[in-house]
Parts: sequence; C-alpha cells; structure tokens
Amino acid sequence: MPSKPLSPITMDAVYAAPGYLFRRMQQIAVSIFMEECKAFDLTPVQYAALIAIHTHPGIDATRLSAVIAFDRSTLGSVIERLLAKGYIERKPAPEDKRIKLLHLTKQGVAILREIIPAVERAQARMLEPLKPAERKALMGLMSQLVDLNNEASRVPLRAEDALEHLGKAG
Amino acid sequence: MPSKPLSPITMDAVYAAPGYLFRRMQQIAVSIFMEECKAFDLTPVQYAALIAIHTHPGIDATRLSAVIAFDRSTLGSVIERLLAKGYIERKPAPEDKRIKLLHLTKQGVAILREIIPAVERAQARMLEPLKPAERKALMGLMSQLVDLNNEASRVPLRAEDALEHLGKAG
DNA sequence: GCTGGATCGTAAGTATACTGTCAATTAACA
DNA sequence: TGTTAATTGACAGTATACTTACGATCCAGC
Repeated sequence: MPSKPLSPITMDAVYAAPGYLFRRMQQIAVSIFMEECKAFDLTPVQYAALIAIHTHPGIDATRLSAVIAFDRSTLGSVIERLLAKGYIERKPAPEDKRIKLLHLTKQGVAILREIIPAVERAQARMLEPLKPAERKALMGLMSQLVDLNNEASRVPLRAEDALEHLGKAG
Repeated sequence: MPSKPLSPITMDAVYAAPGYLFRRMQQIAVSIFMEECKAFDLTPVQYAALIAIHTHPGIDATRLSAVIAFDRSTLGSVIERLLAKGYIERKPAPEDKRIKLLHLTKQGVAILREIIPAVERAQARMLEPLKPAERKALMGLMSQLVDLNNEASRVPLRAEDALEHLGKAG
C-alpha cells in the first residue's frame, strides 16, 4: 500500500521548480533588455561580446567564448553579425594562421558608449519589483550558485583564458 | 571635471549583472536537465509541455502556450516533435474547426512516469551547491521576481487560461 | 444574414544554444 | 624528423524563442 503512489504531476510543481523559474526569468530578462535597447540593434549576447572584445582587444573567438561562457559554434554567427554591422573587425594573427584576432571598430566603441545607459536601466528593471535588500540577497545567491555550478554547464566560464593571448606565460 | 568619465566597461560588471547571471544559470539548468535525462529523448520544454497536457487533457495549443509561458510560434514545433515521438495526439475540436485538442498517448503517460525521478534529481542538482536555507531563500526570491515581472515578458504566464476549454464560463 | 474584428494554427525569417564533424594548422613527442 | 595529438574556425543539424504575416474560422454588431 504505497502512500505516495507516484509524483502528483501538477503544474504547481512545475511552477515552483528551479529549472522552470530560471528559464522564465531568463525570458523576462531578455525581454526587458530588448525593450530598453530597442533603439540600438544589439542583443544581450552581442552586447556581452562587444564588452568582452573591448576589455580584451585582439582576443580570438575560442578564448572569447570562454570569457563570456558562450558556445563556440554559436559565437561564430554572433561574430558574423557584429562584423556585418561594422562593430568589430577580424584580422589574421601573424604567428598562428589558424587564429583570427578581434577588435572593436570606432563604430563599435561608439555604440557601446551609447547603449550602456540603456543596459543599466534594463538591469535595474529586472530587479525593480524586489526591495533593495532582497535584490542584494538574490544577486549574492545567484552569483554563488552560478560560480559553484560553473563546471556543470557545457561551456564553463574561463575568465582567465582571456589573458593567454598576451604572451601565454603559463 | 567629471569624476566618473563613463562606465568603466569591465567584465566584472558583466559577470555581476542580473541579466548575465540569469542567462548563465539557465544554461547550467538546461545542461543539468539534459544530463540527468539523457536516457529519455525529452528536452525541458518538451517535458513541461507533456506535464501541462497531462494536467489539462484536451487543451489547445494557444492555451497551452499561456499555461507554460511559451511563445505560441515555438510551441508549434514543440508539438510537432512530441507528435512525431508518439507522446501526444491531436484531434480537431468538434465545435470549433480552428482548434486542435491535445492529449497524451499511452506512451506519453509512460515516459512521463519514467522520467519524473530523473527530472527531480536534475532539479535538486541545480541547487545542490547551496545550503538548504539558501536554496529556500533563492527559490522564494525567484518565485516572487518571476511573478512580479510576469507582464514584462512577451509571453506572460496565464495559468487560469487552462480552464477555459472546460465550458468557458467567463 | 452579412461584415469586421478577433482567434487559431501555420509559416517564414532571425537569433541564441547545443551536438557533431571537418580541414588546416600547430604543437608535442618518439 | 616525422607521425600523432591538439587546437582553431567553419559547417551541418537540432531545438528553443521571438517577430511578423496569412488563411481559415468564429463571433458580434448591425
């Protein structure tokens, strides 16, 4: 006589599941970003890529993917779009014919400067419904969880990889 | 003499941004789900759709999209895949020729029963790095935030829509 | 009873996100 | 040195996620 015949299978269980909440919040976050930044033709992913290339001029695509935790295949098309928009340029590396180095163009730097206030508004809006103390608590827990789960994702974040292109001293 | 010339534009600012953390955690959550459920040919989205159809037999695609907060267009292809796998069936509604009603097949019910333990393991693993009290706090804050931001997303959750197909008493 | 507006499913087009595989190139090693 | 291993960027294929548009159908108001 099993008192718990099987899991109940209710939608409430789905709505309370971590995976569901993370997916839903990601949906909402992208939506808010796109709304605040609609004047600029940039997606959240493209924005992150621009920031990373700005911070690490001359980085190559593989290292870039590690620095922003993007899948490398996906990043290829992201780079294509940023090239098409004229925000970045790609030059072959002299010492390694496989590698192509990435730099921001003048237009890339300009759009970055213009979009940053909109991005900051978007980031603030995502947490706006919470009280300040709650926002801080949530961001603290999320940072922890993302960091501790880093290896669980298919594309772990490797922030330190970005430095390798500057002289690769092990 | 601006003491804050512009935003510094560092990767650290990106890593601490809500939008980045939500995207990253969603990546990790999907990865863990797929790992735990790799014996079953089901994605997180397909799983949620199956649960919702099981909970609301005879629901149509539009209402289903509201119940699990999926984009209506995306849901079309999700349904196609579930049909192809034989987990659901689609029948025209007698009283409205536009509508197609969705039901689980025997195989759909079976796979759901089989996969649930794996899904529960996945959900637990996502929060595993945190202490129990932290898990509870995080889920509480996420539930709140997702709920309060519901209208900010392009596809707001409308759980109550699911009931309309049962006699639509306003 | 007919027409205008709403709704349903579908489709095309874009953008992530992942799986593989592949050729070219470089590095490591026997 | 010469073969193997690893790396880089590219491609094909699948799956979400969104936009807009379109035909079919239904309903409301006239």
